[in-house]
Amino acid sequence: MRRQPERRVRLADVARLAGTSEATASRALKDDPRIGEATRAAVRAAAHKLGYVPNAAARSLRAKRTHILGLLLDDLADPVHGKVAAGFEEAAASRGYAVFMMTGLHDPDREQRALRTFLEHRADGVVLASCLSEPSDVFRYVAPERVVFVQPDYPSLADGVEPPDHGVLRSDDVGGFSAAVEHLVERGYRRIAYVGPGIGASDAVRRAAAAETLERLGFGPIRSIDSGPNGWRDPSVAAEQLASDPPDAVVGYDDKLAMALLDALRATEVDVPGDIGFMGFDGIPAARQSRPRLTTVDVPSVEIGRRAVEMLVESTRDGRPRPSEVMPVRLIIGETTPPVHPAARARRGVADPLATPGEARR
Amino acid sequence: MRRQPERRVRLADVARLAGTSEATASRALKDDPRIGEATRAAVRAAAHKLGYVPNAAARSLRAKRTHILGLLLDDLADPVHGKVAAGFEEAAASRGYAVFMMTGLHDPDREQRALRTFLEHRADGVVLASCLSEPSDVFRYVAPERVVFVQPDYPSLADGVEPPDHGVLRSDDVGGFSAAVEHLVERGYRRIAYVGPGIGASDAVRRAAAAETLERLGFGPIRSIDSGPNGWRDPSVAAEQLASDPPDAVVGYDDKLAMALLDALRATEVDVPGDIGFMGFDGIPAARQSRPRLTTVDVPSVEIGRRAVEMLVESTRDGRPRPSEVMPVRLIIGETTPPVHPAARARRGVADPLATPGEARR
DNA sequence: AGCGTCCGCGCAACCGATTGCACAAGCGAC
DNA sequence: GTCGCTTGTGCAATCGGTTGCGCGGACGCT
Repeated sequence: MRRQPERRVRLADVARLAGTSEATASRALKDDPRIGEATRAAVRAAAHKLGYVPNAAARSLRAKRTHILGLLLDDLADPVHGKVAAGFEEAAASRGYAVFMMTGLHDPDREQRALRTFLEHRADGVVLASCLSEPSDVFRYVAPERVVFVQPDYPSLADGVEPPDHGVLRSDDVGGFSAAVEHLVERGYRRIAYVGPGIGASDAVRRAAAAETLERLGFGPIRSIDSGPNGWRDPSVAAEQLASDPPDAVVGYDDKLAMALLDALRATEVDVPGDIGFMGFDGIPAARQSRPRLTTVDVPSVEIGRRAVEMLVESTRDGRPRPSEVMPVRLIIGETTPPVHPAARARRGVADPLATPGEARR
Repeated sequence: MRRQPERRVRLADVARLAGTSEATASRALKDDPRIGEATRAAVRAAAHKLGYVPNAAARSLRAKRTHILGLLLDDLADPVHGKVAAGFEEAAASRGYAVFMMTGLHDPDREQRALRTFLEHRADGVVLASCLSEPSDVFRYVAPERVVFVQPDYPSLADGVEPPDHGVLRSDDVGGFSAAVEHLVERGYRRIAYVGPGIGASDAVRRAAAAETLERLGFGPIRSIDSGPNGWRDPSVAAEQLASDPPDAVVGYDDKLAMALLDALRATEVDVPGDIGFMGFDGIPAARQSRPRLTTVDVPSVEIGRRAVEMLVESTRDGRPRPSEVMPVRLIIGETTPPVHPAARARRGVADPLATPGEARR
């Protein structure tokens, strides 16, 4: 077998062996129709024989296109982000794009560095998932049609500033939390608590959606509990609040937090779902595998990753950003939200203002 | 705020604004000591004012170093791979490397394409995780010091061909499965079954390690059950075998398979851990969160990802591949392997050839 | 035979940064 | 005033492909 060549094979080497000019060799390898069949074959043979591998840096230097996409996300070890990454990579690879993946870990500095790396490598497009960077800052360095924000979480969102109507891709959190609360109410839960980190735009949106829905159904106001920014690692404070004064049901910011809370509650007297109904959000595998199976709202993360690539590729093609999109979510009924028996409801001493069955489930 | 420039800012633009030559500007930006303080400041100011972002392609074309690493793994959505990826990215980023991540999905063609992509972009180093590609094939295109194999799974491994003694990084599967079987025996389990996909080098290694250990402890031969190549998705066949003729305990190929089996067994009469003890391998979060908590062997996946970067960076520095390494694993005792009461053991009608307490646990 | 076409191919400029080498200016020593 | 040295800069080649433009020859038509 051929040995590792001492010096990288260049196009010039291929051309020499094939007996053509570099220009012709270059065209032959990319199936330019102007090149004759015989020549093309000769070049191909030479390239194969020499083990020629074109140099992407040289190519893109001239071509002004790199076929590189950048994906910035929080944490590759997180199941949700992992699914986004998987869908993204899959879609990108099938279109011939290579993907730089970098993690931001909720650190603005790291995000900046990652963005900088993408820019230095002249990525054709960049996806910012769960990022803290404001669009206005990002657009200072990158053309709008080259960016897609996935599940953006930058501060001004929480202040109610509308996200740009182009280049944003997110899940239907409002619809999802609405459906979650509707589901709980429909199943007979009344006093509902929302538990979230108490920080970040996503939390604000989800909390508001849950609150408004409960309000609309006539059982507001919602009880709102902060687990703190690292409630995922240490949910004990929130769990204690739940244990000392249990609501009928809890809807958690996401599955990870819900699972952590469930875990913490196991050390208490409180039984799930006996005493409290429980819901999460995201549809991570662990939610399906835990006992009891967590009722949750499935977010099509893989699909989101895929779609992000499509939006990016399309918008860089015609230089015009794609309209923002909202991905539909889906209620997944597990074992943590069984219907509450009327007797139990009565025992909890809550009057039921719903004369007729509640809103239709989505 | 400055608008997106129509035309990318080049070094020449910076030089012009700073009133120097490109050469001086280039050196000023990289803190070449030969450049005077005043000049350096002027260049810096100009670069900042213009929003200059150096072009990595141009740089690496000349410098013959890209500061890019390639990571090929099976599936980003898989928790184990996700952790490897996270550790890898983290370590790479902290050393100033950008990372191309591509998934192979157990498809040799995709692996080839990914490798090709890395080569075209002239990645400084490449990590192949769980790859099917034979080292001999890979070395045909890449210098050995630029490759690290992580948890290799290529076919010839299963045939007993020794992996190269350089550039391989893997977990101590032999030690891990040994420890697993020792743990089971120590806890009183005797008739032990190994369930694995029945395909792939890793499976062969793990199966053999479990079998040999049980043999050594005097309770062989091990019962070996194939769940098939897609036993993860459909573990029903293997689960039926377990249900119809339950062993004392099962040690699974990995946590994912063990969890799937547990799930399938819930539909049967068999109770875990009442009737069967159960072990997995990997230490994925879901194993910790499931009820009962799965006893498993923790593999330091994040650390493996990190270490892979270190090996790569070191070996590309001096051009000599690093010796292979084996990462230690750690037994994590959950709730699926409670000590078996002597009476129960007797009921199962198995004589205990162990006069004295078993081997020391690792 | 003369002329116009079309096909296949090569010349050379170019993409943007790095770097070996040379050169200019400043300054003290003789 | 010239030599020698240090310090700070610039010239131009280079990395490896891509591509606009032009040229030569084969072929068909009159």
